[in-house]
Amino acid sequence: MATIYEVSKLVGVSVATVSRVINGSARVSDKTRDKVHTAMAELNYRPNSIAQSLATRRSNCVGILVPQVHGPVFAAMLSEIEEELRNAGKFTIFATGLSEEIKEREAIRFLVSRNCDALIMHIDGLTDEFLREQMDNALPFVIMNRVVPGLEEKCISLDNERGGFDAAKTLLEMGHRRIAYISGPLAWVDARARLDGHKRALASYGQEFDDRLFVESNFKEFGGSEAMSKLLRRGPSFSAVVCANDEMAAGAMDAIRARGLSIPDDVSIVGFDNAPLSRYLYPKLTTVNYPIAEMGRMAARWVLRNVYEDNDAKIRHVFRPTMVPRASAITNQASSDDVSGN
Amino acid sequence: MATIYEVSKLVGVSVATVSRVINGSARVSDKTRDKVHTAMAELNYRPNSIAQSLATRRSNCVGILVPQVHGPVFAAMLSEIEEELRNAGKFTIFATGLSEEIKEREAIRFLVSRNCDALIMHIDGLTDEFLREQMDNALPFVIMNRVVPGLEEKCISLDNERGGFDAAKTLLEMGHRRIAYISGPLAWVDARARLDGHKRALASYGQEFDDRLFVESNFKEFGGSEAMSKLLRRGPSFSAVVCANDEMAAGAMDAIRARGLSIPDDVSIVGFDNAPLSRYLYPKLTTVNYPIAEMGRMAARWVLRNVYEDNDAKIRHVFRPTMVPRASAITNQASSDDVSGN
DNA sequence: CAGTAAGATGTAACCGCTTTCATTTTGTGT
DNA sequence: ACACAAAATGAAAGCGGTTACATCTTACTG
Repeated sequence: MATIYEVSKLVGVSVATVSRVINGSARVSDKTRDKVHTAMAELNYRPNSIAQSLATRRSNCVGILVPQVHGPVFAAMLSEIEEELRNAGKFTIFATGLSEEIKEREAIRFLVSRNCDALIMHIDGLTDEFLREQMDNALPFVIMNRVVPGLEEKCISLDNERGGFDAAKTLLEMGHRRIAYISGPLAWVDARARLDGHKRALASYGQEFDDRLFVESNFKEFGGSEAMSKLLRRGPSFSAVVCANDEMAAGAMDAIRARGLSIPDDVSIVGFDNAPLSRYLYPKLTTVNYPIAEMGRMAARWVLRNVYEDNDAKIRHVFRPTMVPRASAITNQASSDDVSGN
Repeated sequence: MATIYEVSKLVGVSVATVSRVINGSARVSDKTRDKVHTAMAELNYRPNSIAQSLATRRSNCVGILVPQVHGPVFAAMLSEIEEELRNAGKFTIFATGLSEEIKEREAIRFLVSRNCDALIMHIDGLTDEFLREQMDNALPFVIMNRVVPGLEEKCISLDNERGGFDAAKTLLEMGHRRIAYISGPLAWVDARARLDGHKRALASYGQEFDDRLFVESNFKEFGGSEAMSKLLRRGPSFSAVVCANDEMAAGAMDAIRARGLSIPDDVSIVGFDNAPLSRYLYPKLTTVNYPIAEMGRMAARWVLRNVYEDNDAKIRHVFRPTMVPRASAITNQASSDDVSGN
C-alpha cells in the first residue's frame, strides 16, 4: 500500500501538503492540489485510517452494544445506526451483552479498548449508578430504550407507558372489559412502564385491575404460551388479552388455540413492538408500533452531532408509539361469551 | 489515559520492557514483570489498541459484509461470527450491501479502508470475476453461502441443491405428485441450486417438471403471495408447493387462505431456511434447516486460523441442510382433491 | 577465575499520519 | 521597484506503541 510519503515524493511536495489536500484542512494552491490528486490516483493511494486515528486521537469508530443481534428490535436498530454512521464515514463496531450485567460490562470494556469515540448501548443488566459513574469516563454514550435519571440528555427511549395505555384503550374502546395482561419481567423498566400504562387505561374506564388476570412472564414465545395456559386454567373470564411484546403474543395465540378457542372470535389479542413476526401470525397481530428504526437513526445523529460535530439536528429523546390495528382484535362479541377457565 | 511511557517511568524500566510484559513477547525477569503489572494496575493502564495496530500492521478488526442485518439468516450469522471473534479478542465491524453491486463494492472499500485484517462477506451483487481479482488484493476473505469457482477454499456454503432435493423428496414420499415451486431470483446461485435439487428429486420419482407449476419470485413475503395467486389462477392442479424460502412461504400461505383453501388439508407447503418466523406461522411450517449459526462460527474460525494463526480447527466448507418436519405438510389426501385454478 | 553463552534490559528507529510553527513565495498598493 | 501582508509550503515533533539490535548481567564450564 502506498503511503503519504510516496505520494509526496512523486509530487515533489512535503507530506504536510499532501495531508492538507487529503483533509482540506488548509489552503493549498490549485496547481499543487491537482498534482497531488493525480499522484494519489496514480498510486492508488488510500490514507491509512489507523495512522490517522493515532494522530488525531479519533478512531472514527462508534461501538454498539445490544443484548443480541437477532430479534426484530435490535436488528433494525443496528442496521439503521450503521447506515447513518457509514454515510458520515464512521465505522460501526458492535458487541452483544445478552442482558447480563457481567457480559455487558465486559463488552463495554471491549469496545472501549478499541478506542471507540462513542458508545450506543441497549442494556438491561447494568444499573443506573454504573451508568452515571461511567459518565466520568469521558467517553460519550447514548442509552437506548431506557431513561436513566440524571442522564436524560443521553437517553433515547420509547414512551412505553403510553404504548401500554393505547393498547388497553384500543380494547376498551372495542367494548372489552375483562382484559388479561401478560407482562415482561418487571425487573425491566420497559415492562413496568407498559404495565403502568395498561393500569392507567383501565382506571380511565373505571375498571379495576384484577390481579388474577395478570401474569408476569419473560418476553419470550414460550413464556407467553405458558402464561396464557396459566390464565386459562386460573378461571376468571376474559374476552381479550394484551401481551407486553409480540413474541409472547405468538406464544399466547398457540395456547389459546390449543384450548380450542378461536382468535379473535373468542379472545382478542394485542401485542407490542410491531415486530416483523406480528405480520406473519395468523390472524395478523394487532400491536403497538415501536419506531425502532427512527430511534436508531436518532441515536446515530446524536453521536454525529455531539461527538463529530457533523450536524445540528434536533435530538428527540422520547418517541411515541402508535397503534397498528390488524386482525387479532375485534369488537367484543357478547360479554356473556367471555372465555373462562375450566 | 496513561501511556506506556508513564508506566515505564513509574517502574523505572524502558518501554520495551513494558511492551514485553504486555505481549509476553520475550522473557522478562519475574521481579520486573511483577513491578510492571502493579504499575499498570495502579495507573489503570490499557494499551492503546490503535497504536498497537499501527505498529504491528494488524488492526485486529474483521469486517463483515451482509446484505442486511435483519432477516433471520444474516442476524444469526452476524451474531455468531461476532461472538466467536470476540472470544479471540478480535473486533467485528460490519456494513450492509443490500445485494446491490455498487453498494457492495462501496462497502468493501469502506471496510478495507479501516484496515480490516480479513473480510467475511455474504454478497449477491458482485461477480465471480470481481472476487477472484479481489484476491490479488492480498486481503484474506471468506465468502458465505456461495461457491466461487477457483476460490473454493475461501467459501463456506450450504448444499442448496441437496436442500431442494430433500424438500421435494419429503413431499414425494408423502404421496404428492403435482408439486408447485416458487423460486427465488434465478440470478442468484442459491435460488438456482435449490431449484436444481427440486428437479432432480422429481426426476428420481419419474415425475416430469411442469413449467406451469413454476414461478420465479423474489424471496420476499409479498412475492410469495403474488406467486401463489398466479399459480392458483393459472390452472394446473397441485396438492403441494415448495417455496425457496420461508418468507415466500409465509406469503404463499396467505394467498392460499385468501382463496378459501386450507393448509395443509388442501395444499401442503414446505419452506426453506428454518427462519424463526417459520415457527410462528400457522400451521407451523415444514421447512429445510439452514445451519447458519454453525456456518458463521466456521467462517470466524477460518479467519482465526488463516489470519491470526489462532487455532488449527478443521475447516468445513460445505454444510448439509436437514428437513424440519412440522405441521404444514401432510400425506396427500386424495389425488382427486388436488387444488386447481378457477 | 577467566571465558562464554544465555538471559535481561535498554536504545532508537519505525508504523503512517497530523499539526504547529517557521519559512518561503506571491500579490498588492504606492 | 519596494515594503508588507497574505498565501503556500516545509521541517519536525508528536500520536502510543513494537521490535531489531546493542549492551549489560548472570550463571555456568573447565
